[in-house]
Amino acid sequence: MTANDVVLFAKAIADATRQQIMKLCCCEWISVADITEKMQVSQPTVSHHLAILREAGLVEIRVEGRQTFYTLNQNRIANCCGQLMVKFAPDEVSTEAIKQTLS
Amino acid sequence: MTANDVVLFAKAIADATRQQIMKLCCCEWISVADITEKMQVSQPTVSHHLAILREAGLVEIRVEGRQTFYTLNQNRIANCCGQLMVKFAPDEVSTEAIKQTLS
DNA sequence: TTGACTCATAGACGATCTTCTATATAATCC
DNA sequence: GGATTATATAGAAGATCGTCTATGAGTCAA
Repeated sequence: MTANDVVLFAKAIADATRQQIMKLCCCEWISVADITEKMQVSQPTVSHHLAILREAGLVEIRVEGRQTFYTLNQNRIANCCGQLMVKFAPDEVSTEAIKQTLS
Repeated sequence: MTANDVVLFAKAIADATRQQIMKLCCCEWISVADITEKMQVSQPTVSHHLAILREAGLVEIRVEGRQTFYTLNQNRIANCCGQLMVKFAPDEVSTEAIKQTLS
């Protein structure tokens, strides 16, 4: 993971609407329609944010007929957060257990 | 730490120039002039980015005469990353060791 | 006190981002 | 095939962001 990847990750999560969407698809597969229903923005806006999350590798996609289901890629999120900590909080991630988990 | 704080943190780190500055003041106190010297942007631009990092609580400040020194608040960074993981990668932060460190 | 130095602030400009409406694409049903 | 449904894409408008130059504010030394 390059320095640029860390910036891309940060940009991807740097929006309230996007974080709301991330929360909705954090622990389950959910369709675009179901996401839209729980948000205060239009369906194209939801699709746009999902595209940004997709390009950053933060969500996984499963197409089923007409519907498209999304779920958060928790492993990727954890890795990116780990990179952030190693890069910007190195003195706080010094224990072996943490280092192993984040590596 | 509220949901809004997590967004503010993400916004604060979502810029390549800012991450470069963060790296420079990660493990030492460094003056604005010294930061500017190592960057490819003007001094006001550096001050602007430092203000954003300051408002997000990501840097500490020490004024000494004419100079102002900044250093990264690693503890805050670690906490914010921890919040991100708990919120968006809950299944990946299930070990006790990690939970304790992030709490 | 004057001049030099360090940093912050103000204002402007261009680029990027978020959102919308309108529409295209693709799958399903009658 | 034609209508309906689910999602993506295109294009535009407005807001936000990053950068610059110019300048203000505070500090130090002569």
